[in-house]
Amino acid sequence: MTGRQASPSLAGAEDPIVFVIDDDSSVREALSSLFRSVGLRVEAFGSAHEFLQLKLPNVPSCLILDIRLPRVSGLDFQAELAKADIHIPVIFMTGHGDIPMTVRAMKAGAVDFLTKPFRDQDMLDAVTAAIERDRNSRDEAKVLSNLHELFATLTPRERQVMALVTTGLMNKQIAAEIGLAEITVKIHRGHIMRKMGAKSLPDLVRMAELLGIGPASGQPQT
Amino acid sequence: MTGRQASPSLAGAEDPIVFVIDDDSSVREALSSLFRSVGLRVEAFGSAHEFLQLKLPNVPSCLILDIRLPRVSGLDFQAELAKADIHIPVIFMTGHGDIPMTVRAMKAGAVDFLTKPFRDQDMLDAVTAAIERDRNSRDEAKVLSNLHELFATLTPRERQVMALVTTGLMNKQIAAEIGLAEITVKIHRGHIMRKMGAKSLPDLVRMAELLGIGPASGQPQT
DNA sequence: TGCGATCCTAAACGTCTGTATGATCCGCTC
DNA sequence: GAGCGGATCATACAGACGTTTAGGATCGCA
Repeated sequence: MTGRQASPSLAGAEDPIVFVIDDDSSVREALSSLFRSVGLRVEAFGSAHEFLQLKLPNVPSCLILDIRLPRVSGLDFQAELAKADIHIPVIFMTGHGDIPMTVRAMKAGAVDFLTKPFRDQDMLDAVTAAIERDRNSRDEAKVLSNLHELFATLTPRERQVMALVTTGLMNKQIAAEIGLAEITVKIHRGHIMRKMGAKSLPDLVRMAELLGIGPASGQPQT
Repeated sequence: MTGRQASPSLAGAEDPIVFVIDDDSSVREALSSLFRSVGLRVEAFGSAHEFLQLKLPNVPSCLILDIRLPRVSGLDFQAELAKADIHIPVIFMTGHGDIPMTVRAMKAGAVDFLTKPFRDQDMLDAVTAAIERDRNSRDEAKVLSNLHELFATLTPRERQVMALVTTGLMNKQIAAEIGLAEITVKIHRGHIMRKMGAKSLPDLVRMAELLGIGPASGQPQT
């Protein structure tokens, strides 16, 4: 039970959140104070483990990590997150980091890498950029997820036909390709358009592009 | 030395090239030797200015920069290249760089940032990655350039119709939209397909996507 | 065993597309 | 002024598309 309920009046679930992981409580407090002063929600943790206990809310957010965490290093934790398919923009801070560390972090997609002591404004700028990046990737992910949801309602046959349709083949060619009557392809095609919510063929083509549907990288068919 | 013609038999213009800029001739020679030992073409320069005199060949390549160049810093030079629309993967090396420099370089798209002394293998790995990245972006650029060439042969009216067609509108809707007879739209449409070399509507739609063509609501660029 | 989902097909009809053929008009260039 | 590319439109026709109506077949599951 997370007994936190700061603003009961507002839904609040749409506001960005900044997560902070640092074993130094004074750092946590300083950062929390900084972010709250600009109206950002903050959740601070003393270790990576504590952070992982949390169920991440579906709002734009970012993670501020000290390179030197209690058990695992910040870099390793960043890699862990990626492996666990947890995508959140990371901002590193360090008191005594080196260049190879920095390179590794940035290559792994870190938004920024700040050296202590840093200026408050630099941190805020980094957080703003990170939140914005997360907002965009969440938007994209949502669109994609909706598409996948629709695509999941297609039967195997319909998916197969969709791939061929969006390739540009005519109904009769598709029919010949998979050994059906042309009329049957038309029926499937109609179902596909309705289920996917496509208002036109170009619409469907763009959906297929986003879904990564092609003749080669499609679904293995029976 | 422009008199280089190592392999007269082969065209050679397809081989990747590594450009090196360092004011220390011993570094230039060491790197040149290293890269040649693995079969890479190398061109070394003592200053950024010299490098800019060169007309860059259209082959996969990358640029190795010392952060501390004679006049401008490596970072500034990287920014200059971007501003001059010269896109080439950059690998930095430095004897005494700091973290902010590293962050700036990586944010600006550097492939790697090596601290001297570095292991030969690390440099070779970075160069391999950089060349590969450049190869990919050149491939994409070529496809896009070919498309733009085709698109340039369209008349203004045809471009307008193409935008509407790929949006998913029917001929009669397009006709109403721009005040034409449906038959005229069909004619334009036929010309578009022929000029663009599209074998099907999905084909044309994908071209339009790459070209960033939409009804003023295309892809946000830059 | 019956129901529903999936898959297949046919006939029919209306709409949309694509491509001719032929023609007029405009603006520009040689 | 003749020629040319661009744009426009009409008529006509063949082919492609999409939907409806009306079946029949298989399979898994309640």
